[in-house]
Amino acid sequence: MLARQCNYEFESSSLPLSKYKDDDRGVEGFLNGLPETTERVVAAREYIFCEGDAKTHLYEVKTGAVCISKISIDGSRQVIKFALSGDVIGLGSQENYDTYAQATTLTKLKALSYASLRRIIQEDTTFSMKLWEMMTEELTATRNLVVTVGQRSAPQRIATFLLNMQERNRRQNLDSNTIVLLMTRSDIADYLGLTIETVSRTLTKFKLQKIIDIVENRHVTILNFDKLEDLAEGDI
Amino acid sequence: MLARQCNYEFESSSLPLSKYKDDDRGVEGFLNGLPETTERVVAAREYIFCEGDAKTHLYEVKTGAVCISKISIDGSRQVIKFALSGDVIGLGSQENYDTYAQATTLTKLKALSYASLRRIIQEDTTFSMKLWEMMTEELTATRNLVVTVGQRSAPQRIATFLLNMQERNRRQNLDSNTIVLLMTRSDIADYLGLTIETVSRTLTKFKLQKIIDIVENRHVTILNFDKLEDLAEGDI
DNA sequence: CGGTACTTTGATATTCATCAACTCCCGTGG
DNA sequence: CCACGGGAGTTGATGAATATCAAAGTACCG
Repeated sequence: MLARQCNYEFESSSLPLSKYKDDDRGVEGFLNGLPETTERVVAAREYIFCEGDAKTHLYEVKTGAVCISKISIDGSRQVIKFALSGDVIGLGSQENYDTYAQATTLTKLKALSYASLRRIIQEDTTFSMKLWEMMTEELTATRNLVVTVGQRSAPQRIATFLLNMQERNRRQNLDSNTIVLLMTRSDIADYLGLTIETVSRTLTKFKLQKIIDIVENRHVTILNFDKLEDLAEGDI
Repeated sequence: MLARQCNYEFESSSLPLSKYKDDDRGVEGFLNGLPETTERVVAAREYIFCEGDAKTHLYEVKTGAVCISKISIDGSRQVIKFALSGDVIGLGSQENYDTYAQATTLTKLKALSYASLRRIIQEDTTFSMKLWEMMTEELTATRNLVVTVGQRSAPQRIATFLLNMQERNRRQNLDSNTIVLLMTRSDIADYLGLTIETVSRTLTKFKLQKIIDIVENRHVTILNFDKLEDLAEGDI
């Protein structure tokens, strides 16, 4: 595993670096190749859009993290998704946004106006197929969240969450065992249908069991991957 | 309210009945107007497809009910959706079904082959826009389920479920206050992330409070709509 | 009728939320 | 430079909600 990473590094270093800095992770970008996109930078905690707002843009996250959530009448919040680099937010055909989107940290976005989107769909079949695929991924992820929240215990949920974050890292950075949590405990709690106390307790329990290590609250290292998988699957 | 229902009945009785029997609810059908559809009838408990199966068809439910679910490694099941008359199942662009679809009662479906679907998308922009809208609705419904399961107490979940079922009835039959539950307590429990005992207890509690009436286990009448809404919103 | 699946009801156990106190970190301003 | 304050996170004690276990009741279908 480590040898493999070294190989990649070696190969890429023999090529112009600039070609791989941004492009490499941008190749898969949904909005790549579209000339009519703009850039938007939002500060930590700033809202990109709110539920009910007229839909103006579709966004692709370039750097940072965005918390997609819904808020009930009683004030309780459910986080639906953490949108990280490469993720697209604001899909869906409605006239208004049906969720909140809040940056959890300094975040850069690529934006495509909704008018452009509708036009492109009409013109470009390949793009609309891609849109269909994106919607499908979104739906699959949301369904998996339902399973996690509906059927699993607190430790199972946390373990599942950490493995998901690791999997995302793995697809993007290659450095998989260290997870940087770009969101607060409160965000995680609202995502998993738990309280911050339960999230905190469960994480420290994992730490005491040497399954993970936590430094500076936000940096998690997976020490025992197999155990974490067992936990996620409820084999314990 | 009751007078209004009588009015409707009166009006429709002065018109040829056949025109309103099946057509009326079929007008909005996603697959209407497509010549290449076939019909499929499945018995109660029969699976229409399983997770992992190669995707062959897209289905629209004509009569009956279909339980869409995912099953975890440990055997626990999460119901994602109850597909009733007018609902489309098997959306999504993947090569294989990612859920189970099981008829909870005798069910009739209209089927469109996946090959046809892909071809139609390429040809017909209107259709692919409609597909996008269907996916959006599906995503919205799933997100709402996450909120219900992640943030709400057992009574809130049951109340929300009953109101949703009523809302669906209202859109289709006009007879809104009586809900026929086409699924078992077990299906409801797996949908709401509860146990069958909790579902049963909560329903009988509502019955004792005169909020609903239950006859023959499957027929629920809403007696106090406002109270039920309050319960769903957690105002109690 | 008889058996099976479904449902209800009761007693108990467990998990997780709640309430409360405390620590840590960081930035601000005296 | 230090005191102050606030947000984030941790830890502990307690209680409530819901799962679990168990048993009886009911509807359904051959």
